[in-house]
Amino acid sequence: MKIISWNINSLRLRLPLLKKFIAQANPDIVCLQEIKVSDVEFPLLEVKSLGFDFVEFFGEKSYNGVAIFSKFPLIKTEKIDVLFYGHKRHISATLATKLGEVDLHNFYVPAGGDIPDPGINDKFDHKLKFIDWMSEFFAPQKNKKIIMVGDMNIAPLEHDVWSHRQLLDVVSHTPIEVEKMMRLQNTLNWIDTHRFFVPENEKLYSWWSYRALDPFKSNRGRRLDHIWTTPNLESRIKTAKIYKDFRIENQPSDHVPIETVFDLL
DNA sequence: ATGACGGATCTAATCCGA
Repeated sequence: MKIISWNINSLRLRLPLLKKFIAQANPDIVCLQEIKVSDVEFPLLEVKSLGFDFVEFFGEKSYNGVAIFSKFPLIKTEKIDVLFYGHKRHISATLATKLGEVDLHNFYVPAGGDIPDPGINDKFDHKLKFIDWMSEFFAPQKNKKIIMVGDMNIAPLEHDVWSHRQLLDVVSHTPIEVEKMMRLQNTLNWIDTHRFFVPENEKLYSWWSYRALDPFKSNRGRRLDHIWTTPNLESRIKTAKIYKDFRIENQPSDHVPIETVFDLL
């Protein structure tokens, strides 16, 4: 079962690139963030024509918004307004696999604004509270099989950013965020499926700023997108991949699709 | 050299991203 997570930064604008990606990667499940479209304007027919019979979305106008496209039935769908900010940042579904039920959660964690001080920056405060909420949410779910994907907007490891030293004060890599993300990881002993294959001393990115003229020349990337799984699925993790080339397509998202394949079918 | 960009919106200046 091939699962994709992609912050697509406008689903409607990126439909042609999504189509190209689907043709190349042939995923079973696609989890998107920042679809930036209200539910009434969601391009359902176009998405279904890409081969996904099961489509769930939780959108809003202009900002945020998440979706799950699947070739297999999505049961027990849930959409949570985390901490009641009115933002559409979570959607989940249960999959019926050969190992029984697997819960799939798709998150778009708040970016957090510029100033890494929750006392003066409400967006950073929101981000920290959001990660804490996730820890409280997952901590009681000890015996479940869970896959969690999304744009976490945190690059936790030294080599998840182009310069650990220069980014210590930059939102996405500050110690307080990383500490909260590690606490979340410890709640269920989540496995980071990309670092499962790539050693921690090797650079790994899923996002490059739009501001660089040539993103790969300066290569100031960050690994903000993640696919985690609970340890009871460890033996089912087959491969993990980052579609770096999609950063230099025409009209790219600033994030590229990331993929993990699980032996669940 | 973290902004030199890019997307959405009551089309033009503003909010937002990270």
